[in-house]
Amino acid sequence: MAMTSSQIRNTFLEFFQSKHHHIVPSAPIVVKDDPTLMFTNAGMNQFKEVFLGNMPAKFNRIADTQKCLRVSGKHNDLEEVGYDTYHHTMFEMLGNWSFGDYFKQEAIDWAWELLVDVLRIDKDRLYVTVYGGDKSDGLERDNEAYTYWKKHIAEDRILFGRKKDNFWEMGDTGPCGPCSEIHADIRSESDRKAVDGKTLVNNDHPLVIEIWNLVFIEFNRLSNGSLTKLPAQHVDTGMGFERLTMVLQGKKSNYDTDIFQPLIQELASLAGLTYGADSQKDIAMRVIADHLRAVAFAIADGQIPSNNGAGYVIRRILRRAVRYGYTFLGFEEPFVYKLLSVLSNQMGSNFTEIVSQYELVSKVIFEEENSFLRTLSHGIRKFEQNIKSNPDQKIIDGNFAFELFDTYGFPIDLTKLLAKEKGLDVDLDGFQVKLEEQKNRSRKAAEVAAGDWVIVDNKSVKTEFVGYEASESISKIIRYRQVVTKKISYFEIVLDVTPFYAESGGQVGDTGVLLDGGESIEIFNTLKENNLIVHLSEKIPQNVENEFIAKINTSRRTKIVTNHSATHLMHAALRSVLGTHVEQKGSLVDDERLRFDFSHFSKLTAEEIRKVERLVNGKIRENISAAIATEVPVDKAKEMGAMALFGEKYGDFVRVVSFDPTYSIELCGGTHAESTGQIGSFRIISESAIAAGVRRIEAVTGEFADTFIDHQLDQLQGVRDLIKSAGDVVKSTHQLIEQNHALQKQVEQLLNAKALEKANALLKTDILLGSIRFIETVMEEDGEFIKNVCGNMRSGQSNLIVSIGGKFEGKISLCLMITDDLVNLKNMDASKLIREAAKAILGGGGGQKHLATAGGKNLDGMDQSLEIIRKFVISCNS
RNA sequence: GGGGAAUUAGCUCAGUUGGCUAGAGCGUUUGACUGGCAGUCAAAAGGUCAUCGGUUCGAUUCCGUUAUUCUCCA
Repeated sequence: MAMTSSQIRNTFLEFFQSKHHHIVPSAPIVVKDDPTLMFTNAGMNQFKEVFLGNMPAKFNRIADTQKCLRVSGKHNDLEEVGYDTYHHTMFEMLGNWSFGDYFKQEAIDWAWELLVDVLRIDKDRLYVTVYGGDKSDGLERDNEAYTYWKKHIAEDRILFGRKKDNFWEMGDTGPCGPCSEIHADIRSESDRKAVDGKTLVNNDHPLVIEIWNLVFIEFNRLSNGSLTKLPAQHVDTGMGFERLTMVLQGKKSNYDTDIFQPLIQELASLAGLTYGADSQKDIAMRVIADHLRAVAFAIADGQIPSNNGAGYVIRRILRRAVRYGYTFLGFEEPFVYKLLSVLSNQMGSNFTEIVSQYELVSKVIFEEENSFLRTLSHGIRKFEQNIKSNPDQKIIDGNFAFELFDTYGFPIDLTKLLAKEKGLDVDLDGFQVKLEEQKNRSRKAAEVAAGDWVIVDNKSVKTEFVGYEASESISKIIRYRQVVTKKISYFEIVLDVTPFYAESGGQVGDTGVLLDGGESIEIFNTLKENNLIVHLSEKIPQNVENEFIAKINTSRRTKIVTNHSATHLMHAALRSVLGTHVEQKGSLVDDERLRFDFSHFSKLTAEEIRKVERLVNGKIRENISAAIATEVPVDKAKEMGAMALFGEKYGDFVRVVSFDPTYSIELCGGTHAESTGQIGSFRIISESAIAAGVRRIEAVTGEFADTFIDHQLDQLQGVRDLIKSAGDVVKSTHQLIEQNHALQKQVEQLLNAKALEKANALLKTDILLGSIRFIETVMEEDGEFIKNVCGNMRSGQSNLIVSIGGKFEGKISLCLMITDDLVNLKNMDASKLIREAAKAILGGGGGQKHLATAGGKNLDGMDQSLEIIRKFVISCNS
């Protein structure tokens, strides 16, 4: 009996626990505070700061399983997922780490012990690779690792690999080092006899696969490409959980393991199909099973689908799933969300967020599916219109295919499919050309070039933040670098001590100055980058080695602080008014306002908004002092009832901010007012939806709240003055609108009646010009009215031409009506004729053949215009 | 952050060299048929053509502004 996936996961963790590793929870799959990364894409992400030397390690030995998401990159492309047996968007990475503790020997010994002795993988099916060295880097092959491997495995199963496979780098610059991979050959006996497994290692064979990568971090790569030795050596390993499970469960595909099968089976039954019967449908089911996992975990960690950034990636993944379901499995209604219960049952015990966020995740997926199905039907309609208006085309224009894709979100492969059904081709080259153009445009707009850090003082590694208490400090520059984007060029400066708060947790970064004697350098923003506080300025001080006074803009900070505290009060108020399902999904606090996104499933009523405002303003008047506790163990903080956020990464010690521990208590690193009275007052200025199940509130405090109220009252007073009502303004305004509406109708009706009456009267004045009945008149009316009169004389009449001139407010208008029979039989054209006539009034005109209007400003020309028409009618008789 | 589009009745949408008194389907209301429901037929109500400005004799239509939404790329 093979182990279940969850037993395998536990075995891994228990094994490393027995080797004195500290087991930590998975970091959120959505990355915050790192501009270079949207999602956690490897197990080491949450330790990046340690490797970079920005933060000391809390433990020397750590192991965990990490939720990861990959949609693009050298090893993966979203469009490939589902077609083979082993590519995924979301996967788990099992890993063990040493931070300056054990190195190659233990890492290798334990990896072998776990795989062979504990998990009992047949060692005849294992191969290992070792770094073979590289001349351009001046590195020899990794003989050390080779020596340790020789103890466990036959020498002919140890392969030397190139830089591409066996030298790991975090990025273009930064920590790196050689690595050793363990590969497993799970082919059948006969296949193994026919072809030697070692020739297939690292050759993209689906059954000879890398399962574990042991990275030995010992160098740092500089931006000039050279390597320097790191002061301490680290181990960073990653083992693909899904692959390991496949090997241990004796399957040939990750999708056949008990990680994916429950999802696939549920999907098959929803679709009324059998998995394994049709390869195209199987692909679709794999795609959907994989993508559901990715989307569900991302949403549970707080990432709502949206139209840019990380949210856009999630949207694309979900839409790909819907697309496959729609095209290959016949789903025309939302279906992906129905699989969530299976996933929750499967993974909920290890990843509790999927259970606690269940309702939100389900709702968001459902709505997103719905909106995409709408997009699809738009696209199909657009496509059919194109086919209709180009009946002769053999090839769908690439520009049109791109327009469908770019503007209407209609996937290119669906365009291909629809075209095929009609026996048409699609100009894919033309499509690609347009797509490339767009990519280049975007890339150009987003280019950022960061220079190397210039180290000024390497004594201190980490910045000391003193901004909770102080607004200025005596500081030295540790390091700085220049960053060039398309629009601006600026410097990033790191200080040893700083009062500047770096943007995080929704609170914006501080602004201020660096002072050195007479020199003042303006800091326009402060950001956090890999846990480093980075001050942004357009200039760099002349003497970077001097001591500076670092001083924040305190009046701005005060406003930020009160808004942040108000956010906490409002968060608690929302939970009290709406219920405890309210959870923060996003927050922005600056000096002008606060914005707060939270889970809630319906629009707030006016009463609810008023209740929240009253509650918050009440707490402001109570003038509650802020109680801030630092270095609180995270478990204790949660015991105290502090609100923690899903998808937020917390250390072992946290900062707890409370305003009356029975009212508001939150884990928060931000800056706060000393007491709630400083907030002054609080007003909600808008409430809206930003996604299914997520609402957004914007609010103002202090003087901004006063201004807001003043403005509202001024407007109200303005309306009162206008309608001269001291009583119920809403009622009187409503009445006014109703009245206006009724009057409008009445005027319209009266004008119509008047026009009809005029028309009837005029009809009696017809004269015969030759054989044609002709009416000509002049009236003091505007163009709209005389047109109406003419229109009324058309129906039921024959052999009639009406010519009316109108004078109104210094403008001349003409209208000419020719009955349908004359138009048809004598080929008359009122539009052409009136254009001729309008020349006399220095204007233009036109219309249809039977009714045309013209206008001009030459009052003296009207008679002449009418004469032209009259003469034309006479000429028709001859 | 950079492009492309959309906004017309309660809802889903038509509306081309600028010019019919701006339409359809569904929904709503009323009436007829039926013992009632469902249904069928007939009729009616319902529009600032998102907003503000420009061009024009005339703008739902062309140009620009603002707002909102969709969408692709990064």
